[in-house]
Amino acid sequence: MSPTTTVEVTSLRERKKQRTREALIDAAFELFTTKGFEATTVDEIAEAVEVSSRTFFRYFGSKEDVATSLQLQQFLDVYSALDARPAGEPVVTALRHACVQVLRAYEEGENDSAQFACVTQLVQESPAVMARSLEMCTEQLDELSRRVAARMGVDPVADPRPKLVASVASAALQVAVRAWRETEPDEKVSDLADRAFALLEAGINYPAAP
Amino acid sequence: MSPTTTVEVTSLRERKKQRTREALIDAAFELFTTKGFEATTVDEIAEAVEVSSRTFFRYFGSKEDVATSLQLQQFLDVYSALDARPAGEPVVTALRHACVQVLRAYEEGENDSAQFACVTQLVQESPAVMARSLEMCTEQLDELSRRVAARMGVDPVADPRPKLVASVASAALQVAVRAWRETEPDEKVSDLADRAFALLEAGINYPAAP
DNA sequence: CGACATCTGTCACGCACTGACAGATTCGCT
DNA sequence: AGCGAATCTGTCAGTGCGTGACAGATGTCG
Repeated sequence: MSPTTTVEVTSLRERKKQRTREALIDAAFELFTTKGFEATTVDEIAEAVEVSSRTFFRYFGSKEDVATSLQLQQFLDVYSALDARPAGEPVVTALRHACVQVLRAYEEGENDSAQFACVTQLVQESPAVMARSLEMCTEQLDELSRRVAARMGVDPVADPRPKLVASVASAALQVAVRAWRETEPDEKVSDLADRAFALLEAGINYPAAP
Repeated sequence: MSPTTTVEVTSLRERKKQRTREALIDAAFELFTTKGFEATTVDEIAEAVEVSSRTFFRYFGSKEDVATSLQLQQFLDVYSALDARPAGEPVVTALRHACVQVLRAYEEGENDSAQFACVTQLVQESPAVMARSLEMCTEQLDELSRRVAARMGVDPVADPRPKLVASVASAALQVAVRAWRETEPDEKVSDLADRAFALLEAGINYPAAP
């Protein structure tokens, strides 16, 4: 799952930082699920890990950032999955398989699937988390469009098509997630995403009603 | 521009409220452009209109809401423009013309075009405004997808295609705006939006580089 | 004019977030 | 091991956003 051959030579300091970071995330999600996002204060999260609230803000820029940290990781996973797709695949098709693949991995519980399920709950519950999540997605669109441009073999700034593809793919994913938690809670997100991308591939300029 | 035949019988109280609301918006944009969004406090905006800051929050839910109030109005304008499109037009084509039409109207300065130009500046400058703007767009997607569904003559909740179309169209618009303020400041947003929608109509599953 | 609804200012408060400083911890080097 | 340098952390003080509660001002209607 992490084929990047980063040397594991983490110093003591690095390991400590990583542990407190994970502890903060765990404590935060624990509190968010029990009391809700708004009702949870940063002080409470910090106390649960026995650090000062000042330290919390040295790890996360805001309370919302804890909630969206997992989503950010998913974006990074999609980048890896996209690189692994065969080079000849059309862009939307490659994006489709990369996204579905990552979502299935999370659904299988290879990573903490409890928090994975919790995130959509948080986005739905709290407008602040929703806003931060959307902002983060927009930030990642630059990177994603660069990779799409590389696949197409075009200039990522001059040609608007990679940006359009990245943005549209992200939109399709958001639709899938929203549909999942609103109208189709029984379906898996990966299946809904797969269908959404299939519609994209087929073209979306539907005729008006007769 | 406002063909809705609402009777102009506004009471004194209504008119006063409308005036303070507009005064707050004007003062806010004035301060935002001179000092920047972050550096402007709600107290300053309120003082400029000679009301208490408490009153400010009775008109706007947050400081960001003032900045995005104009964008919200643009969404409403698009709804009207969409209703005016011929019924037989395919959905993306209808959306394309509706959006371009509204954008051109703002560029022509039929409404306050100074604030119109300022908004994209604010979104770019302040992450908080960006986040709120994206959130507002997502809120409006429900309404937009309902109208797309009506055009297609399908059920807006059971059929995922209207939601997909609305979301994708919104994404295309965002790409156009981003490209405008980043790489093509000489082009008009309406033209860039027109081109983005043209790409959508043509399909976007581009082949990989040979 | 008087009863009523609505709007507004003042006060008090909680919480998110930040800069500055000092003490503790770790690192790199001898 | 020991020492100086770099980094991390807690404490403190402060700013600004946003909200409930209450009282007074203002508009509304008979």
